[in-house]
Amino acid sequence: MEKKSTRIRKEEIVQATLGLVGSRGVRALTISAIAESAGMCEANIYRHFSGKDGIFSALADFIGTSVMGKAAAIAAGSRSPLEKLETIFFSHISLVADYPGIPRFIFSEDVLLGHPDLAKSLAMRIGNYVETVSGVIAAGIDEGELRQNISPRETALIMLGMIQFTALRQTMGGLSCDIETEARKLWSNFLILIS
Amino acid sequence: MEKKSTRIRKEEIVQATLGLVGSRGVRALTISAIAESAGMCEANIYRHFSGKDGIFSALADFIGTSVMGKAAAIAAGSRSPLEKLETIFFSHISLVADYPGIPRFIFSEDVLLGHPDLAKSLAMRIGNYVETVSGVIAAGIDEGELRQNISPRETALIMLGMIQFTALRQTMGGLSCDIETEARKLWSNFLILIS
DNA sequence: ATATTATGTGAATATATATTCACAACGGTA
DNA sequence: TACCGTTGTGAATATATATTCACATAATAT
Repeated sequence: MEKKSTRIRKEEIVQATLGLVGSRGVRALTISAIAESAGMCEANIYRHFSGKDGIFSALADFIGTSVMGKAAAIAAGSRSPLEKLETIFFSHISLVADYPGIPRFIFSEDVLLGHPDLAKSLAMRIGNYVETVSGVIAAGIDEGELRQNISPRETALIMLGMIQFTALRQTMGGLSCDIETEARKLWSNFLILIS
Repeated sequence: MEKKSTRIRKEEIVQATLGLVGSRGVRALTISAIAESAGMCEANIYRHFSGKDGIFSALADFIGTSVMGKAAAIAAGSRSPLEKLETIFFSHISLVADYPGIPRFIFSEDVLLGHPDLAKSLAMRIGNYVETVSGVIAAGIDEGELRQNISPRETALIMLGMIQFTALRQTMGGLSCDIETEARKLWSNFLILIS
């Protein structure tokens, strides 16, 4: 087999893991399955990671860094608050559609109950996310784009809840149409509620 | 050890399982842990259930029957739609507070991905639940208690999403206050949004 | 009282999974 | 070219878990 640097192999392993969560769930994340999915033998996994916990940390880092920063970037942009909200919402929906493993991993029992340190850092990131969205909503209220008497934080939680619950219903197979269509329906109703 | 009928033992085992999910998650549901929690030896579990799948089915039945029928009962009552909605919301929140194992089990990967038959029946129950709440919301719109232009189904999904996301944040330890207080904040904002 | 059936248990058994180890093969370097 | 560190692997090893089995004991019927 071709030899590659450990940096490359780590990325490959993390990506294989993320794909595996998406297709078969966190429960399928055995070293054996990860190795097969990444196209190498089990022992080689340990050449690049100290063990399963190391892979979990690396995946959490990847998701946290490359994914959850996106909302902050959008929020910092120059569009109107309402446009920002919509962009955040649909960019996260399409992310979930492309990588169902992301919400599954973040909200998995294995992470939340089995890796308290990861859970804590993810909880903090989600807290920041809520604050970011709250800020955009507050700005929308200030600028008169949104209703005056709504609560930014609780409304932000509703928005996140919609995304999370949609991902969950997708896993359940309880989605009548595809996730993007469902998201559009949810959004147009949300828009009526907040404006 | 005292001998009891298999009917009693089954209930004890199911309750022990539900409690265990609440305290330690679905991932802790080993036969060994269930047996210890129910105060009997492992082999005795098999005297009353065919295996782990049997316990899972029984727990899903218990949750489905004794719990998720509650919303329908409230909806069928004689109060105003808005009062019904509020009662449904807070009765489910307090259920989740008392039995954190319920949402954890229903939305667990082990059930959703590992037991497709259970997942299907639970998806159907949740679908009914959404329809029930949608109906109440539609009635509220008709009677002028709620805003005229909101969509019943999508608004019902928001309500469920709030409950589910609150349960999830509780598991994450990301709840600043207790779950009932958090729920009250969410509800008063929701009330502003829909009326 | 005795026989029969239902219930309870410790000790196997089988399997899955994480992890380690001894060795092989490749790539750069002196 | 010969050497050495990095990467790759099949075969152990250890542990956890689900399940079965032979046997014990309580409840119940005859």
